Amino acid sequence: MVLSSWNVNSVRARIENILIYLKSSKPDILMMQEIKTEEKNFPFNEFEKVGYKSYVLGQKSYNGVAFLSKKKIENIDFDFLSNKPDQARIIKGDTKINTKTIKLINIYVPNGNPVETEKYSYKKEWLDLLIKRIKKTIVDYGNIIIGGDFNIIPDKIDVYDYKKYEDDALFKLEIRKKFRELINLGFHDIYRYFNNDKKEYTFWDYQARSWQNNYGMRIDHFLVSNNLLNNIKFVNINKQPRSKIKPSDHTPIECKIN
DNA sequence: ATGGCCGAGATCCTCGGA
Repeated sequence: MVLSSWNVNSVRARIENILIYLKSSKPDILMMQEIKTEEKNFPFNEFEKVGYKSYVLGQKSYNGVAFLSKKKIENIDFDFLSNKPDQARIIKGDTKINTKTIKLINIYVPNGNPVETEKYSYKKEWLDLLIKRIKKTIVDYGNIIIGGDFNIIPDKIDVYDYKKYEDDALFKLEIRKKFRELINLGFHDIYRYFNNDKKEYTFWDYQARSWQNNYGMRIDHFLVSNNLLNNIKFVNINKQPRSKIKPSDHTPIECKIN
């Protein structure tokens, strides 16, 4: 099964590019972030026509997450972080691989900039709550994959110039420690697990010719629970969608699970 | 020359993103 995660930066502005991506990469499940629309305006039909069911937690203008899936996703949960319902940033559901049930958690972590504002404290609260909920969940269910736009640069190697980001909400030590804390509950950052010292990115700003100069950062991740690690066959950052006309500023991360 | 973008939604600008 191929699982993919992509911050599309508006599902309606990106519809043509998303359809091209589905046709060429054929993921079984695509986790999308920043769909930037309410459910009533979500393009269900376009995805249905190419064989995907949609599961949508929408919001007007900002945020919003969704699953596209060839097969039905069971037990969809819009309320995993139950006291943060004002921002549509997380959706959870169950999929099956052979006999194993896997909990898929699709997240869009708050950006947190500028750091001297309540946006930064909101990011920390949101991450603390996520860690708390995952800690509880992993006791009962060992098979978890958390995918999405984490808005966290895990390490120096994961950004074109780390010195520029030391005081940034994406790279501050305090935030990277929370990423470690989450991983230490029993996960692996599977991109880094399979690519020990490779420098690849999932995001390039629209500004300053960042794509052309490869001024990027790796902020979209798959965290896979330890007992699923042997089921992961490959992980790949697919740069094609970022090279297209009218691209999202993010590009998909993909993995294969057997 | 050291800045250069993009999307949504309400107006021709503001906010948010990273």
